[in-house]
Amino acid sequence: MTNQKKTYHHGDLISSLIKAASEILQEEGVEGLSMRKLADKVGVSRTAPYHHFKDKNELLCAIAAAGFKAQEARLQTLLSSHEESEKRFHQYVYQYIEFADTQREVYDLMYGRLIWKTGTPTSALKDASKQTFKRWLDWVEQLQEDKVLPDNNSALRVGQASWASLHGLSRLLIDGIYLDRNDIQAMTEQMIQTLIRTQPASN
Amino acid sequence: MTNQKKTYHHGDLISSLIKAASEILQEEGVEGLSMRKLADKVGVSRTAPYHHFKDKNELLCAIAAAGFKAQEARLQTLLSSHEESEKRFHQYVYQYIEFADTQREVYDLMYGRLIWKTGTPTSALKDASKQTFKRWLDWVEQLQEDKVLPDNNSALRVGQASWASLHGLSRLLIDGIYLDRNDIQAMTEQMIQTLIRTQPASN
DNA sequence: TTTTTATTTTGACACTGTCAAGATTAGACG
DNA sequence: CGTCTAATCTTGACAGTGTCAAAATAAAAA
Repeated sequence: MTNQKKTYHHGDLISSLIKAASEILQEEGVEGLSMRKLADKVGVSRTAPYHHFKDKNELLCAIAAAGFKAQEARLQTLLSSHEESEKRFHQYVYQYIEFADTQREVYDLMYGRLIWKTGTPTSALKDASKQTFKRWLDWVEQLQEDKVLPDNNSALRVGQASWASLHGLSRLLIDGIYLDRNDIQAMTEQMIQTLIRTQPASN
Repeated sequence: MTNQKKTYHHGDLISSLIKAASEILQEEGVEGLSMRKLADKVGVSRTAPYHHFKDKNELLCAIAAAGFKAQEARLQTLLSSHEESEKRFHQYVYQYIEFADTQREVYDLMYGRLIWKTGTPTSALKDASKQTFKRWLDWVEQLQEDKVLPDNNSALRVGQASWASLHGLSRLLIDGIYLDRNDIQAMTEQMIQTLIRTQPASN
């Protein structure tokens, strides 16, 4: 108990838990996030969280789902700007990488094996991720019409492939394989060149 | 002790450990690989492995390093074929994805956060990964000369960016985000189209 | 054969997720 | 107001983890 008004009944543990968990996550990474430490931080006994989240897995899913909501909101904000289409795409790529960079641990939960492979994604999480991806695909379709992204294939394929590329870049950054900021920046720029339909000086 | 001739001195624990660890890895994933279970499988006491590997981390690094060697050997084999340059690149991409797919857990160790971020990569591992990457870059240079990969940027940048793309695809497959084989296949094909210099029907 | 060195083991510690059973309290109903 | 019920939280316990220190064993060197 790291000090807290002891009232037996906490009030709203659920949101307190998510908040505290997010903090630990940001500061110490997912390795530093244990249910016991979390409970202690909130000022509650070890097993109290288990009455609000069936599992540690479920807690993580909740955080990840919130991450998808945040990511989607960011996209919507960008889409409501009156920028040129290609420039917006440019901005999106940087925004995507920046999100992954600043919210590393959340990003890892959203797209990492811990939940999707080792654990079991909540149906709420699945829905959130699907919706975010759908919003992306809708935009890809438009980007194809605007001749920004290639239209040699369906929006789904182009959307999948280009997203996979962004994801790969994000992972290299997140997982500590590329730590050099300059490299990431230059790699991002190069990737944009590759993704965008208009190739510079072909032939 | 899962049965084994008990001779107190094992003979060559080191390689036995790596072999057994690789098996557990393939069958149960890294989550199922504990030092104690490993020791038991080899027929030795809990802490015996610690006289050959300082850490669990070091054990994992050894496996990862072997993975890099294997990956590099595969590349060399491919490069010794007398195929057309573009076709070889095509083959490489499929080979890369296939490697990640069939050796999921090893791939995850090689490029995952467990070692590179959470843990600390052995200098031997660092060397192995650097060398593998260098071999890739050398080939990229040649691919640029052959007009297969774009030459709008240095071999380093083009190599980094295109590798990041492949990595992203691999991760989606490995981490259980895309389970559908057909999707991966089609995504791979689309990605190749994007990576390769000659854009189909531009303008 | 004795001594040194290389291996391996037993004991211990602090930590993890989570289950079962009991304690405490808030809110609903009279 | 008092009583009952349902929600909420706690204590105890178990099996599992990585890894350190000290003791036991065996092989190699003298």
